[in-house]
Amino acid sequence: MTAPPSPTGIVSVHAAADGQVTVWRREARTGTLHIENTLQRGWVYARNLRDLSALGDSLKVSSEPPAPGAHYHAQDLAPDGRVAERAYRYLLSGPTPRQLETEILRGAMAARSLTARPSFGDLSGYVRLGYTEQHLITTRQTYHQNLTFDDPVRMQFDLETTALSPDEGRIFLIAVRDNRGLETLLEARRAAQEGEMIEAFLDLVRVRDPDVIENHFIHGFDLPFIAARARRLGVPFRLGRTGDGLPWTIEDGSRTPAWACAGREILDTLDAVRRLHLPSSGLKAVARHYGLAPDDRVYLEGTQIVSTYRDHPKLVRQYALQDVQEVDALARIVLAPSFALARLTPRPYHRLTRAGPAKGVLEPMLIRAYHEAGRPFPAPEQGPHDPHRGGHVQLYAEGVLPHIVKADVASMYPSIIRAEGIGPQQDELRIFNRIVSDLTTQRLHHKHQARNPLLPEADRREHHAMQDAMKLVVNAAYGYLGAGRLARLGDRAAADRVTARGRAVLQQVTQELQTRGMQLIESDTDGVYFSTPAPASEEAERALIEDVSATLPEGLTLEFDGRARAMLSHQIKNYVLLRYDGTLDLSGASFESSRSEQYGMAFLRAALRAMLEGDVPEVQAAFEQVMAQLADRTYTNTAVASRVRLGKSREVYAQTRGGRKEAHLEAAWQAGVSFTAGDRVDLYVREGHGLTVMTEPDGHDYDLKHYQAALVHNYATRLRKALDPADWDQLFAGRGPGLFDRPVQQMKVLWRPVRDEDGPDATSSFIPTVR
DNA sequence: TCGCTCCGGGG
DNA sequence: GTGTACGGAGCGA
Repeated sequence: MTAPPSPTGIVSVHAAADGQVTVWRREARTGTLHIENTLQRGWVYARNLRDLSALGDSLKVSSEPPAPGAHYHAQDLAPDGRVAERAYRYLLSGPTPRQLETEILRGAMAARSLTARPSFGDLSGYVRLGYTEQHLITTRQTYHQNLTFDDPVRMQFDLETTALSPDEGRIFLIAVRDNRGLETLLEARRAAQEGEMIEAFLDLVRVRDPDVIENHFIHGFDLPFIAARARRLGVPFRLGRTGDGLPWTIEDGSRTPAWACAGREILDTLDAVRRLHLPSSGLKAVARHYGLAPDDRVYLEGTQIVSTYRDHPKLVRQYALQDVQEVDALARIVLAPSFALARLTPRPYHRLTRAGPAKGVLEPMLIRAYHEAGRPFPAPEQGPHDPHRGGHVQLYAEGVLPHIVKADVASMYPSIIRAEGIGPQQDELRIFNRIVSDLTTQRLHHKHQARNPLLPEADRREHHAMQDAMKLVVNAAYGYLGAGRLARLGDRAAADRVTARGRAVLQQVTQELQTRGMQLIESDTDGVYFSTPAPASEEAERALIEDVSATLPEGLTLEFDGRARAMLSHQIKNYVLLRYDGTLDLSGASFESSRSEQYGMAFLRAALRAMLEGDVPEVQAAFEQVMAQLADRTYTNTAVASRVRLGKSREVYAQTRGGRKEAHLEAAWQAGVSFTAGDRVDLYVREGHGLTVMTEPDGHDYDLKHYQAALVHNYATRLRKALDPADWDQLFAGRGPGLFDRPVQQMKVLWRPVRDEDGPDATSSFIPTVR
C-alpha cells in the first residue's frame, strides 16, 4: 500500500531571460523540497505585427498556438477579424523571453525610426509581464497552494554594525534564526574576522536552505550593507539557489530598490507595515503595538550599540536575538495577507508586499483570464472622460451629541459592482465582474471559517489571511476602474456608475434613519454617524440597523460599526468620540495635527473629555489650570515647543533671505547652526526673542503672552462648536466674571443641526443636549 | 488643486 | 542581468 501523495506548493520560482525556469516546491506534510527545471518560451501581447516585419518568413502567423520547438510565432487571437482597433490581437512568442524582446525592441527602433533602442516602458502597443508571471500564467499556477505560512522554511537575520553606511562601518554581529529551530549568533569582534563571519552566514543559508528570508528594512539596510561589505572583503555573496547565487536589485521606482535572488523570496516586514499607517513603522514600535515585545526586551539607541557591545556584549546579543524573534512574530501577522494573496494572483510572493493592489495584483489576474481564454487582450478605454465624481459627504449636525452609533454599508463599492454587474465596457469576457463576485463569495466563506470555534487556531489564521487578501483585491476593483491610463481595463464611466449608485444607497440609508427618528451627524461615502433620541442598548442599536438594512436592495447590507457615549462633531471628518469604556478617539486634522505642542494637546484632551461628559465647569478648570501653569512656568520649553521641518538648506535660504524672510528658516538661521532641507528642529517663542530654536529643553524662558493666546486660538477654538458663542467668549476670551456673565455651572454643552454647506445663518437654534 | 520633492527605516 | 513605479506630508506655483 502506498501513501497518498503529499500535497506540494510552490515556494519560489526563478525564470530567467534565457527561458530557464526553476520551480521550488515544498511538501506540506513532510517539508521535503522538490526542484523542477523547465524551459519556457517568452510571450507578449501585441496590437499588430509592424515592429516584427523585418523577421519576414521567420515569423509564423497562425490562429493556432506555437508548436513545440517553434521559432518566432504570432498567434492571431481573432482570426475572424472581429476585434477592436486597438485591442492586443496577437500573442507573440519566441524561443526565449530575451530573444523575443530583443527582436521586438530592435524592430521597433527600425520601424518607428527611433534613435535609441526603446524599452517596453516607453513602447506602446504591447502588454508584457515579468518572466515569472509569464510562467505562472502559462502553467496555470500560483504560489502557496496547499501551504500554510510556516510550511516554507523562513529565515530571519539581522545585522549589528558600527555605522549606518558600509563605507563608514562594518558588521560585528549577525543574529540568525529560522522556523525549524535554528537560533544563533555570528560574531566578528575584530575587523579581520568580518569576512569569515559573512562566509559563515552564507554557509548557514546554504545548509538551512530557506525558501524565504525576512527582516525589517532588509531591502534598505541589511542586504545592501552586507552585500557591500562582502564585495569589499572579496567574499562572493552567494545568497541564491542557482547559478552564481548573487542577488540583484529591482528598480521599482521606490527610493530603496527591492533585492531579489534566485529561489529565495526576500520579504521586508517594513513594506507590509507601511501599508498599515501606524504612527511609527519602526520594528520596536510595531512589535509593541502588536504586543509582541517580550518583558525583558533590550532597547538600545543606534549610537549606543558599539559601546554597549564593548562593555556589555551580552546585552547586544540579546538585543539582536530579540530583533529576529520579533521579526518572525511580526511577519506572521503582517506578511500573512501577501502570503495568501500569492495564491490568488500569478505573481511571486516577494513582489506582493510592494505591489499596488490594483495594478500589481488585480490586473495580472485579468491578463491571466484573457490568456487562458485565448482571446485578444482588450483595447484601453478611449480618450478623456468627464471628471469623476466620488462619494457623498455631508455634515448634518455639529457640537456635542449623546448616544452615538456608526453604521456602514458593508464593502459598499464591491457590493455595488457585484449587485449591478458593473465592469469595464471593453472587458468582453466580463472577467472583472466575475473576479469581484467570486472573491466576494469566497471571502464570506473564509470570514465565516476564521470565526469558527471548531477549527484549530492555525486554520482560523489561514482563513483570516485569505479573507484579508480577498478584501484587498475586491476593494481595489473600484479604484482600478477609475485609475485612468494606468489601468489597462480601466473605465471611468463604469467607475462613475459605481459612485452614483453608492450616493443613492447612502441617501436611502440616511432617509430611513431619519424616518426612524435618528439625528444624523455626518455621512461619508459608505458610512453614517447618528445619535439616537434616547439612550439605547447595543442590541437595540443593532436591531435598528438591521431594520434599515432590510430596506436596501439585494446584495447590500448596512452593518453596525461601533458606538460611543458622546461625539463632538467639529467639521466634516473632524470629530472626537468618547467611548463607553472611557477612551477618547480623536479624528481629523483639527485634532491630530503633528505640529501640536504638548501643553496644548494635554489641555485639549482634558477639555474634550470634560466637554463630552457635559461638564463645563471641568472644561473651565482644565483651561484655568493650564493658563496658571504657563504663568508660573511649571511647563518647560519642551512642553511648548513644536517640531517643524525645514524646507531649505542654510545655503539656499541665504540667497532668498534678503528679500523675504521665512519664519522657521529665519529661526534656524539665527541659531547659527548649519541645516539642510528636510532637517527637523524644535522651535519655541522665547520671551523677548520671537521664534527661536530650542537649545535648553528644560528651560522656562518661553513667551508667556504668546502661549496663553495660542492656547485660546489654537486649542480652545476647537471647542467652539460645543458651546454657546457667548459662553465660549466668557470662558476663553480672557474677560473675568462680569456683570452680565452666566455662572459656569449653568452653561450647557450644545449641538445644532447643519442644513448644508452654505446653509442658514450660523447662530440658529441651539438645543441643549440631554444628560 | 496640482505636481514636485522628500522621507521613512536601519546601526 | 533577471522589471512598468510605495504612500503620505509638505511645499510652491
